[in-house]
Amino acid sequence: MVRGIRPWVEGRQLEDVVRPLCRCKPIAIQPAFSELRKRVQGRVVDRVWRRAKRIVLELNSGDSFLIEPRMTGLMLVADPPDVQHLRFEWRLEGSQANLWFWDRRGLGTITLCRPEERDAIFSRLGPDALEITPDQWWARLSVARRDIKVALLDQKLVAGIGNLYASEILHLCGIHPQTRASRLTRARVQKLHEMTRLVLEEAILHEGSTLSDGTYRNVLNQDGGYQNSHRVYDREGMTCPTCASGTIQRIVQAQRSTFFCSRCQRKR
DNA sequence: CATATGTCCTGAGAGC
DNA sequence: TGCTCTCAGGACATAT
Repeated sequence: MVRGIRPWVEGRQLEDVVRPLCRCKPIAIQPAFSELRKRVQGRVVDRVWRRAKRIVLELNSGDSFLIEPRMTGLMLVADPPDVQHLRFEWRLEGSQANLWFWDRRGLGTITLCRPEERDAIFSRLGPDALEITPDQWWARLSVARRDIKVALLDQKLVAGIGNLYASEILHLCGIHPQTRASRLTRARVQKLHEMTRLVLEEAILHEGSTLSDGTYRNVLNQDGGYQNSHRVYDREGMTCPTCASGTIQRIVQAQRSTFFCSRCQRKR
């Protein structure tokens, strides 16, 4: 999302922000919209970046928009999938397209924060999944008593891995999702480090995964492509593409679906 | 402190 | 067709 919106947004002046009329319950915006609007009108978006799964629009006033898309939130610079779930608009001076936040379920959040507030929020997150070192992985996992799959979703342990990718990563590692994190060997933690990078980088390259509900789109409202590379996610009952003999299983851990191959990912 | 659970919200698809 | 139920790329408050 950040790579997609950057060329349209970075260096541009923010003419105004708008909350589109929407029949659904409004998403969480902080501070109150009128105050937020006063603080950002006329400012320039200096930098667009991200920390884990959160998007940052940094303004020349020092304030930052912090956007959390959560499950169904999208950043868009093109026509949205539908208009009734448009939640927020940034009107940019001299830009062909404005920037939109679209969110079907409405669990996403938009926060305008000062540098200290932003740092405080980010300091609660663990190391980024693409930057964490094998030693950091080891230090954190060797003291975690939960199932490895559940630990991977804890953003203060490591930040940036979501439910779908947790299953994909563990499958490539040959690790059973119900393995207690602290029982992983050093070799398996090393493998986890490598496969996390592989899966996330590949997924980013293919612009994400558009699942059967079609919700996820890139910033131009086009399908992602990584769903074609899924080996286990949402493939219950299908044959494992790695061993070509195991069947993909679905279990629930911490109220969330996990998919794995019972042959490649033995419990031990 | 670490870990477990319910909750926020809308819509799609399954089963009856 | 229409109803009910379950499930969904997430994170947080609250309880244990």
